[in-house]
Amino acid sequence: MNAILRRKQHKAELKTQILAAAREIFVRDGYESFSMRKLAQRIDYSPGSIYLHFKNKEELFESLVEESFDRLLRALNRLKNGHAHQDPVAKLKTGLRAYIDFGLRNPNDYRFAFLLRRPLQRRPYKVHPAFDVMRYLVGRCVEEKRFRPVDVESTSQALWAAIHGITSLLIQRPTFPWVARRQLIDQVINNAVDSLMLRPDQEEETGVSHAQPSGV
Amino acid sequence: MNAILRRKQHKAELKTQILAAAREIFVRDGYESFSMRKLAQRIDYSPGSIYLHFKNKEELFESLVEESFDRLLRALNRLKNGHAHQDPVAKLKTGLRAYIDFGLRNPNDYRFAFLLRRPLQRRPYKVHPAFDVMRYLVGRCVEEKRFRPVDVESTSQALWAAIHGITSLLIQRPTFPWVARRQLIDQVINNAVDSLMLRPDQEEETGVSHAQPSGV
Amino acid sequence: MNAILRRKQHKAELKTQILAAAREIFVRDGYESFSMRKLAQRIDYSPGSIYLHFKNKEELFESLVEESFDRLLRALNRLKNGHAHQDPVAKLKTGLRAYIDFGLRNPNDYRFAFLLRRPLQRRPYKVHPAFDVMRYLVGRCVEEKRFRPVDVESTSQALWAAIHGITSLLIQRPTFPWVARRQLIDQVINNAVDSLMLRPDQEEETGVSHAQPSGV
Amino acid sequence: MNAILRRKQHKAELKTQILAAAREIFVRDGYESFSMRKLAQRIDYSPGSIYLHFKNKEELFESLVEESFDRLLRALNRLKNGHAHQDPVAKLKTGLRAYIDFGLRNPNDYRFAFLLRRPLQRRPYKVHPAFDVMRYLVGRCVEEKRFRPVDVESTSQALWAAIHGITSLLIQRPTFPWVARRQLIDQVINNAVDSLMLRPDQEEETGVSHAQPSGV
DNA sequence: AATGAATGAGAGTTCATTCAT
DNA sequence: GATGAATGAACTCTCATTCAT
Repeated sequence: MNAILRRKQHKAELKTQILAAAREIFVRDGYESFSMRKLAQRIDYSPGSIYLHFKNKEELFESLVEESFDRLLRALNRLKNGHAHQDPVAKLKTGLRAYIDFGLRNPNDYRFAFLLRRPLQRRPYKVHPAFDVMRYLVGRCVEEKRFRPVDVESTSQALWAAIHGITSLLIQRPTFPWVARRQLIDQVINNAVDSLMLRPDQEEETGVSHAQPSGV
Repeated sequence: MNAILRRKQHKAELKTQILAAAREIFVRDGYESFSMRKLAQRIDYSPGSIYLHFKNKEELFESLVEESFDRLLRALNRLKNGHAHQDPVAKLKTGLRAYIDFGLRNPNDYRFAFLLRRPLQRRPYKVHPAFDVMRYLVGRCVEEKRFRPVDVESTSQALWAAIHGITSLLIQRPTFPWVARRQLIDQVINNAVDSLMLRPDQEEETGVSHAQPSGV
Repeated sequence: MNAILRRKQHKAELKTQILAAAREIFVRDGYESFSMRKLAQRIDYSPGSIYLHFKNKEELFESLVEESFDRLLRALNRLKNGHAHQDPVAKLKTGLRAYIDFGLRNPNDYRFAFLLRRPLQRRPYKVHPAFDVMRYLVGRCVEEKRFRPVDVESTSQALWAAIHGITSLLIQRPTFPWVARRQLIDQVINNAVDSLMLRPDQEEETGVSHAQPSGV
Repeated sequence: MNAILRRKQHKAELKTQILAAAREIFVRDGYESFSMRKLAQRIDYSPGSIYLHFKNKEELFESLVEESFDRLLRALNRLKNGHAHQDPVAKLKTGLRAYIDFGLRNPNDYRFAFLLRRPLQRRPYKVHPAFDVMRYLVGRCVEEKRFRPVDVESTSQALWAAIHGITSLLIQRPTFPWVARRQLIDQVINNAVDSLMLRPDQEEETGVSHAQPSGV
């Protein structure tokens, strides 16, 4: 009885170990020079053993992507629940900052989720759950009249663009002479969010705006 | 003499042809399944011939990246000179839009320049020339007091993040349910730029700001 | 006691089941792409379990061949006993036809017995029992003076050649534009047998003939 | 100039050498345990080199089959032209004997052509050219009234069955206690042919017969 | 009796690269 | 300048088989 359990646990641990090693190699050597053999050697098993846990290279890679997405999603969901006392704009900014921070603290996860390989046609829905958090936070800002009556969807997408931009650049261009990281991130977030805010002299505005107040 | 010249020209043409074919294969089949043999076959030369023009696969790939960077740079430089009559903010926005448009119209170039593979440690300077245009345009806005007295460098970087974000997402996630592309791009740009603008009631502000007016 | 019996029976049943599944895979996918793993999967047992019943792949295969031989033999033996009323020539022809029919109705058995793989050096005796029926039937024809006094052994072998030829060709060349199958089989049999028959004007002939009456 | 020619010749020779080695391995070890690597080792080249001459294992195997068919065909065609003085029945018997002899003298060729692997669905026409010789020879016997007016097609097929039967059995069952080979072959041929012959007392028969004179 | 895990060997194939010609 | 031949190394993946449990 116990033996079976132990075996199951051992198997799960091994799978985890494989995933970890694979992730490391993928990131260190790039997708193109990852190989099942290298992986096997790294974990001190025969190449065939990997196939006891993953159907093939593709499935192994997909598992890594999935894992990374899940971690990002979980990080964001933690946000949605906490910070109950904050006002919605602050909460949104906290969320955006959390997204970026997740990427910078877990660059490998971010790489797998967004950068490593052009995503396959199938499984596009995977982005949605993470994106729903964003929609929710933006929606709250509009509902509570902290934002101009902007379109929630397009605003969410624009904000995503901004934070994805800074996250991916900082990860992929580490040698660029960036200004202080904290300052840069704040600026990206403030730039993107502040222009959405309802200011006293605009309070009477109505109708949905696409956040294009400037006539320029 | 003439013969030598002709030969030189032929060589250059062949090199161009190789690069074009390589680019096509890289983009169509992905980096992973590009091979020197396929390339040779495509241009109807022997595999060995390619090595007369490129030391190895790596160098060939680098040439493609370089080429794409140059095209982006040239597209941006054209901007710097034109549009003399526009006010600096409009000019900046035009520039940002041009960057995005270049990426969307030449996704392969953009991929090579920024997305396809993590850049090598060497050659970090390559981003600079393109980035100088941005600094220049932002600088003009500050000088002419259309922007608050923000830090030019950090602002330029923040703007770059925004436009890189939307460009890369649109290229790499074509199946995501984006809102209308034009509208989305406008929103990204306006979001990022508008909050930088000096508004009548802020004109007296002094000192360099990092564009963090919001107390949030 | 009973338990032991039950267990023994279970074991035998399982062995039968393995053989059946193996036969199916061998025939459907060809010898080359049969594998112990596929077999195990098919019968919902672990690969190791097969080795409790067969020493290795080779022995498993041999068992299939044996089985098929036995079935052929049994089919032929049924003949020897029946048809008591027929005259020996008719009986022989019935036997030859039965052999061919067995092959065509059980092409898999025939394949295993004769076609699938060159037989191993050992176990040559295996052909004999089946072949004895043939010798017996030919012998009767000679004894009862329906055949010229031909050599029973060489005649039997020649007849076997003829019926093996048509059987294997029909099995292995199904796309060849054969004439009507029944007609073809009859012709092969009649061609082979009729020239052996003693005709009224030859009745006085003596001595063993190798069935080579023609001077050509 | 000369160099190019020499190279071409060398390439052709190498291809021949590969085919010869492959044939040997295929026959010695059986189709299932032939491997490109074994072949490479045998000819003292790298595995990759084989692929300079054959697209893949399948194509290599098909080349061998083709080669063997061609040799058989050529052997039979030589017959058609010679032996002008013989009467048609003798000529037919010579042809049948030649077919068998070819198989026994070139068992590997015969194996490739007919025995080694169940033929692919495509390329069924391949049997025809060889078979045409048979039709021609049988046709002559009928035309010249040496045979009863049998159906040429079905008779040819029946004869083919007989000679294929003895050829393949002698090749694949070398350990069977055959009677003297020459005697056995003669008996198969005579058995099959003699019953087709027109005998003086049958000369008045008309209409096409399927060679089933016996009422048995 | 049966299993799950593991392995070593090996399969076919493709690759970047070299080099004599 | 260009080639064709060649290679050694690598690839993904499957195999028959073993053995502790």
